[in-house]
Amino acid sequence: MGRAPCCEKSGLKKGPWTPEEDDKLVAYIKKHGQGNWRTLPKNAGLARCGKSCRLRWTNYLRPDIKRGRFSFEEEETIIQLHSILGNKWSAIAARLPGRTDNEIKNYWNTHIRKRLLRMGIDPVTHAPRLDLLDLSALLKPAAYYPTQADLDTLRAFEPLANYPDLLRLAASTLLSGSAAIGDQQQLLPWLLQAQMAQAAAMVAQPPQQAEHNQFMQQQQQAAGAACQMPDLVHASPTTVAQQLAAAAQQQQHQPQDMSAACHSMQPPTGYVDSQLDVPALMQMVQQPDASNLQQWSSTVTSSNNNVGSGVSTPSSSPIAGLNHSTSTAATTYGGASASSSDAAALFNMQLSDLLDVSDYM
DNA sequence: AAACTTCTCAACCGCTTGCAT
DNA sequence: TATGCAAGCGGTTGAGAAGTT
Repeated sequence: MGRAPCCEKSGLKKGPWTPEEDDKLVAYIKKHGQGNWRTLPKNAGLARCGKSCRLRWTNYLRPDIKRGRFSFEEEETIIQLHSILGNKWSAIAARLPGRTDNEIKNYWNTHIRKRLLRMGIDPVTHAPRLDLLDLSALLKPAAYYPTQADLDTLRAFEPLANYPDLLRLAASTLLSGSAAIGDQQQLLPWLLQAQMAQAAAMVAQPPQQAEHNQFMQQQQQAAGAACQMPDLVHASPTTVAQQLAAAAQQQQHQPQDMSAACHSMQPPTGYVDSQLDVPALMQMVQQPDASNLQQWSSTVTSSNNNVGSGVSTPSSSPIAGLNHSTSTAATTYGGASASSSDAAALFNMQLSDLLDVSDYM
């Protein structure tokens, strides 16, 4: 493998492209196709190196490039893919029709990365930043050598995978920092496992999808086959942050004034942002009978009016693959049980927190 | 209004990969 | 197998825009 020759030659122009240069490049490629990039500039009458022409075409002039703001689904997809692929921008771009790797990379560095940091999420590991939690507690020996009790706790959360809305709330609760430290410790490992299962399902997709809709459909099918895991772990806090920021702008607030924006928003399209009572949830999932969870989730699902894509109904999506490492072991749920009437108390519905995602579509 | 700071993103740089010889 | 070249990739830069003081 030899070193690529430097394409810089005297007389070759660098820097921003002029409209005239763009026209020449587009006209030539429309007529002759892309062909050999090294010879293209000369044939097209451009004083540019082939590399510069290729970059200009692939990142800017290509007719199938989608320009403008990234949609909520696109942003969500980027975050999820980045959590498993890392900075493989071209691989991520292959799953986002119309978007270039350069554009995704820029968007990540200028928007998503900063937002994740503000939300307390490490943009590299996609895990909640440990420096924001109680390190001494998280790093206890049991975190490395889990006891049987720890494993039982994790297994107790498996039923949650059937209930996307509960998962969303759990993630939101954890990442917003509203949960107590003890609750965070219990939610964190389960959410990370859920994230890994979902990301694995996405990576299993064929990298070349002609149609975005087809990709999204297959993504949902694969995710369903794995564990019916929704797009929640990252989506929820990000979405909430976006919505609050937009609402803040609409209300002429400073963007940082999130709480004020939140409470001043008008109820729009039926999205119910709920608060999760983690201890009560812990108690609930320890029941052998998941009927209370179903009742819960159906309540939230119907109220949420199908926010976001890929949220499936619990009854049609039995858990299949979450926690493969533990699913073969006999799962026992012990401990206290809660009556169905407790379910209503688990959510503190706040109509003032109603959010509209249409701004991001 | 001006000066300064921060943000955005197109474009570049240099390295890696894949293929032909 | 070694070499040369083209293309692709990810990190970085810097000019202009936007925001702040």
